Amino acid sequence: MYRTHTCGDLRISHAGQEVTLSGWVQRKRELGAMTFVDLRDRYGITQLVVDDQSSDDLKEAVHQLGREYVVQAKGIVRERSSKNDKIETGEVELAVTELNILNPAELPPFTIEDETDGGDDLRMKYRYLDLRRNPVRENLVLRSQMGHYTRAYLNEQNFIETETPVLIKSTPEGARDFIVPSRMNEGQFYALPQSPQVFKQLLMISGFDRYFQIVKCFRDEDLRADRQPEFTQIDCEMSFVDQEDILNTFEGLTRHLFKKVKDVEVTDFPRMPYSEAIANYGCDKPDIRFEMLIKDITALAQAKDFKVFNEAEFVGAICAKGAGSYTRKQLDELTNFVKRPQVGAKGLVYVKCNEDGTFKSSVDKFYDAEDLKAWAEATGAEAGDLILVLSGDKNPMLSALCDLRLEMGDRLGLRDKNVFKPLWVVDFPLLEWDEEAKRFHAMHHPFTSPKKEDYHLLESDPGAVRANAYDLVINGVEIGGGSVRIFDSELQAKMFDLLGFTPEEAKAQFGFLMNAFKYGAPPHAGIAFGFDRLVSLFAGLDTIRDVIAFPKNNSGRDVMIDSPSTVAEAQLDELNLALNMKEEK
RNA sequence: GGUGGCGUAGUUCAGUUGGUUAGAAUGCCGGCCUGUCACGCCGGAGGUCGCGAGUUCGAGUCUCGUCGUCACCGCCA
Repeated sequence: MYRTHTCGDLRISHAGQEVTLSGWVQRKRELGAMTFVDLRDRYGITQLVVDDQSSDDLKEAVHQLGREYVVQAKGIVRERSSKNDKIETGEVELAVTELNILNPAELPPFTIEDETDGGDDLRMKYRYLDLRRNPVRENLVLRSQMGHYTRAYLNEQNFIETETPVLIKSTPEGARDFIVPSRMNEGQFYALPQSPQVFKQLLMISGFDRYFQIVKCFRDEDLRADRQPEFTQIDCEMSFVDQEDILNTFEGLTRHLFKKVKDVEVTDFPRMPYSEAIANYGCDKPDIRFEMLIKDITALAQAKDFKVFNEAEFVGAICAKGAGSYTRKQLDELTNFVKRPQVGAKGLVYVKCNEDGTFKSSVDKFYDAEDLKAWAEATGAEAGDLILVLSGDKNPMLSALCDLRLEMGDRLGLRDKNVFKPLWVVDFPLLEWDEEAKRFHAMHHPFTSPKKEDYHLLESDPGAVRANAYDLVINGVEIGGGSVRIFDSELQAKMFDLLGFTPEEAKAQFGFLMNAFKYGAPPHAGIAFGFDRLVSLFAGLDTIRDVIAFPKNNSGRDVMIDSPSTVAEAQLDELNLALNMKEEK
């Protein structure tokens, strides 16, 4: 038996017992005649003591110990003469009688501590060591718990957990597929699923009624802090439901998780139409922990002789509460922020609302106090506030104002990681115009149903048709999304037509689904939560990397196992593949 | 595909206007120390300044390229 207890178990009540512990050496403190060793496992740290009374062999053995050695220690639990109230086991120590070095360890490239001294590079290369650190392990424990509570909740709601295939078929819509060559079918390829979308719809047709799966999805697109090429979804689908049923069910799941995992009561799940989100927040995933709404002041701003505004399609403003005392330097920082190519504004106009009721702006030459007062009224600015104004083409400026708003939210401390504000964004457009391909593509996916009241626009103005689609946004993070599906093969055919598929192409790609619809498809709808994002939100992290045991870096590489990698010529041969690398310039 | 940040000891970082032998902390190694728990004290080792070219009498420092990494834009039904 390697151990009778873990390193987090022992308490004063164990005093006098003979126990055996196994773990890693966290740290050693040699005080001449006596030596203390902190022994660590995932449950905690227990102090081992070897003192003057011990045998020479034992003294020599403990002297040999280095960081991260794996050891087994047998001994008697005793009360400490000087206690440590910082750790759970701090009242006791193990007076070692027998010490086995189970495995020595080379010195790790970074020390295993909560506040690591290793950079991201090293941590990723030695991820198995990084995972020994408490903060990273705790993230994965959190993830495990959230998976557990998700399953428990959905089981309780009669959902059936069903696995769907990972080797499937490439489809033209959506993200790039990862493809996998088939040895037995020369020249043909599987694709890894971007999501189990069509399978879960087929399960509805099979009468499964309520399906869920915590499942890997794969998208071959560029990475971000919150995007990995393989990621995990809580994927669900329900039959005989409308949008309202889905929203209620998954509000329930979200509440359940917050309550069970964080002991936080989340009550409000407001609904906001997509159009309102864009107008007020400049994006489709507003952070509603704070107001600072975008106001259209185009008409007010164009009342005078300021060329920049007069030539702009749109002039928009936000009011930063209490920022009226911003210095020249701070305003310059904001100006540089909005002028970054990623934000894309040409410049920034500010209006300081002074405590004495006067205004100081960067456009005082063009606007008098009356004008600026009108701006203040429009933005809700009062004495002590700062109005920030951007102008230009409407859509880019809304997007820039969104960035600026979040920046100001950060600067003013309005984005508390311990406050959680969910929001349903609803009534998304059905279609999006793709300027490059000169055609529409589905904003959500091609199986999303249009709103009934917009059916009449399908022919005349497809871009204006709204969909029965919804996103769950929490604190400005898109946590999940879904839609009410089309369950009528004729409407589905119409949809493919709008997306520019010929009937033949549609049949080749999705014929199986349209066929299935002919055999009694129930009305159904679904949703998928980004599990990694949800966990990182709960963990208070900005990146999903640290809630994934073995993540990939910015360029989609696993630097630990060094993948992707080339394969042997023989493997390519077997698959009838030949490389066609582009010549280096 | 693009924009920007970073790259100096095992690690985290500092390094002045381009100027002598590149520093600190921590870690590591050795010694001393009987109640430490970020132990303490003394001593020691440890550097391809990512790589390559260029400018210069002289480059960690400036320029160009390249590689790695991070953040973002495009992209992500």
